[in-house]
Amino acid sequence: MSSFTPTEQRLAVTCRRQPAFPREPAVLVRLIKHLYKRVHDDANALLKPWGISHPEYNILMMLYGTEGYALNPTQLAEAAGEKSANITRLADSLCEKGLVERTASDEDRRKVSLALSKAGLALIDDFMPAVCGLLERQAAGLKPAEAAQLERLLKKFLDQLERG
Amino acid sequence: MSSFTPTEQRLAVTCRRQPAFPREPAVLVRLIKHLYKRVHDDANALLKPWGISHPEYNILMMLYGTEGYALNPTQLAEAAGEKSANITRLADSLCEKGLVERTASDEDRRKVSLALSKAGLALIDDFMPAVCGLLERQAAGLKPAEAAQLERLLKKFLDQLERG
DNA sequence: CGTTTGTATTTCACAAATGAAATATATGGA
DNA sequence: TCCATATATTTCATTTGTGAAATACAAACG
Repeated sequence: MSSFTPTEQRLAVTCRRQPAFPREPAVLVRLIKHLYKRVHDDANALLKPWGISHPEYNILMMLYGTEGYALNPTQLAEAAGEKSANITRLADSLCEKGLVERTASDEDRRKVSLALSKAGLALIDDFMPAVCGLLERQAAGLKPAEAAQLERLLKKFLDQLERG
Repeated sequence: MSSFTPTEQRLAVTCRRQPAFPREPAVLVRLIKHLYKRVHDDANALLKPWGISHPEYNILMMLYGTEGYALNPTQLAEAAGEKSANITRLADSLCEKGLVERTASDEDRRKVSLALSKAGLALIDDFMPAVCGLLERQAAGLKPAEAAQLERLLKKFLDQLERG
């Protein structure tokens, strides 16, 4: 029995008490929250031996997934889903650890470049097998077609959220 | 063009660089994060006029969805997807605002009951139309069959996460 | 040019969340 | 009864995340 069952039951009671309450959207939003918490906690636990948090991992991986291994804070905020003030803090922490290098841009002196360091790249290579293992276990319950369908529907959901 | 596109492109580059990196699970996990952030921010903004945050709203609604309008912290933690230490803090805040009442249990003196107050109920009635509106807009892009399918797949995903 | 407007990033004070330890109570034997 | 173990909640120090203001530069326009 899923940890979600009690939540779902309480939404059912809410629907009874508030006929205008739209069950389906409410269930989806709660599921997203439960999933996010779980994914976040699991990733934090997995990454602990490497001394980084899940948000820090996300930053490193967004740099890793970029030609040139460098982005500026604004791009990073969008790619990693963080606010820019938080990017500053996370980048500070990653720089202190020597995983990221911060350099001022020449063409536009307002901009800053955050680049993966040698040590950052090495760290990624090091934790990659464990991360791949986790990701595979996480989606192991979904058949490929189901995962593709889920991806499609989540994107549609996100589009709608961003539309207004 | 969705805010997710840059993230997705970077995952594609990562797949090229790390052949073992499983694209589909990684995309799903990122989508969940982006969706959660968005939902969380929108809910916080909507609820601001009523002086409560999204997590506080979740607590109130879980109590509302319970026969007797009362739960103890452990149940609340599970239903709302929060850690128990955080429930203490959120309950403190809601008690201070007079929306929740904390009473010790008689049968088991370790337990505590958190119950919706009169004012809490009234507040829910007050913000309910706005919340229903938000929920409906959020899922407006999904046809009923799609929403149902999405619910089914998210539950399957969550089950797998909780399995290990 | 000089001035306005806009963009990029950081700072700072504060709010939110967490892990681990502490406290209090229950429960089930020996 | 006494003790060991388990459960429920809170405390506390610390980490994480935020909005709003501040800073610094760029770009457009008269």
